[in-house]
Amino acid sequence: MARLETERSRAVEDYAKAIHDLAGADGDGSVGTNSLASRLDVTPASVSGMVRRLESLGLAEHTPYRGVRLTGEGERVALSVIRRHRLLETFLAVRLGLPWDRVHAEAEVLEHVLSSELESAIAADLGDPERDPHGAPIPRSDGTLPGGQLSALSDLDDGTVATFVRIPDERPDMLRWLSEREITPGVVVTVTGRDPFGGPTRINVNGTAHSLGSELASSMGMEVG
Amino acid sequence: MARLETERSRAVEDYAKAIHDLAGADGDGSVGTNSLASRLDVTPASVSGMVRRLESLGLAEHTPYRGVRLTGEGERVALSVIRRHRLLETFLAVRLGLPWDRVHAEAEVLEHVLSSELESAIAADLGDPERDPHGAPIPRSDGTLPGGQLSALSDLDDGTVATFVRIPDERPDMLRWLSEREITPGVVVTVTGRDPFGGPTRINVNGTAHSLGSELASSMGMEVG
DNA sequence: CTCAAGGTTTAGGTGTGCCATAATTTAGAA
DNA sequence: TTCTAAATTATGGCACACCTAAACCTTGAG
Repeated sequence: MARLETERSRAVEDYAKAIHDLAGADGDGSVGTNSLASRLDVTPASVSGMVRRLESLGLAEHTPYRGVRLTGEGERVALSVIRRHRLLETFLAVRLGLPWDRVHAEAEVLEHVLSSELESAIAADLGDPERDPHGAPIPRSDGTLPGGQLSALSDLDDGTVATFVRIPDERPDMLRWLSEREITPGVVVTVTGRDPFGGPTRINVNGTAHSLGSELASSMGMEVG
Repeated sequence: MARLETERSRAVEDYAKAIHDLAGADGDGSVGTNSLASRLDVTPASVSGMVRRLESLGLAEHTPYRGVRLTGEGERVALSVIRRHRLLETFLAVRLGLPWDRVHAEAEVLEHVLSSELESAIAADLGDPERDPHGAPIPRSDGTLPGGQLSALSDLDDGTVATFVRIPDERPDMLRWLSEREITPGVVVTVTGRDPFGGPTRINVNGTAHSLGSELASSMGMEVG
């Protein structure tokens, strides 16, 4: 009678989120123990243990030596945590004016504590936003993701007009550099020229010309409309 | 080398808060194990254990068989938790429109997780309020309490005019009942009659007469001016 | 096809946090 | 002084989340 199912603890949610993220990077949804371990900064042995727990909760399926993948339920949990995280980030930045580099750490804690009532209240207060200030999509409560395919700015042809949507939130430096030049998610950009061989991409934003290095240009997610 | 001091956990904060509250009710600041136990809904034995922990953290002093009292540091912790709690209640009610009787439960969780940056941001956003929506005073960050002495409505003499300031936030039922009748913190009340032996208190609010049971009347904090 | 390298899993154990029951001690009133 | 209610210790349990060490698979180079 050893019902060991326990609860959806903080760590469980973090594991689900990590598996979801790493699975997105790979082709299929399978994640190795070691990648999880280094991502979460624990030993592979610990991951084995926790993964068994996720399995017993019905959140993941694990083929030994082959990897973990989230079940439908697990995916739902991961998306729900991500939703709370991004809603919180948006709320803290927009409504409370917290600096962007603080916001991530706060959200990392609060995401595990936020009740669904509060989640809805925050979403409603923000007008059910589709993206956080980095342009990252906020999963809807039904589990669907907003927005279509994005292209890297560096892949766009000369003359293309596109909307700047997203920059990875691991790169606050890029975000800062861009926002100093008033290039923020939402602005419309015209590609005015590209140099080959890793050269800069030239763009026009609100009548101002800019030249963006290849690393930056390939990190910028654009929506071509 | 068994440094057992550990950390300021959720339970530690809750104990500090409970001791503070119960100490306020008594004359001196000393609280018995049993009152704490029933307040926190644990056994007296568990209280003994936790109290030892508070002591080792320097938050309380304990004279066996005599009771616990908070140290200065313990008082500081309690007030800080209460400050976070009441700021959160205010924020949730005022900024997110959560119903009055909901905010207490939410705040009870969030108070243990709120960082001091977020606390300040919330306080600033609300304009450093002195009282929460229940009328309870919000401790300032320096540990002082705003506002003066309140009297229970049930203690006021017939004919007294007073401002309704406060209702305990553990009683959402009372709060709902009162707000349905538009008796909310801030309104001016005239005592029009009192029955002895636990009978009702009759009052007049904005020209409407009400009769309040003794339990309710003794929970309502009034400012006589 | 073999075998070592390296990823993966078990086994066993640590430390924290919080609480319970049962037995004992103490204070204070009769 | 005796007794009782309150408080305390002693002991133990359970959940969580890790770790190290050692055994264990799998794969791919040769």
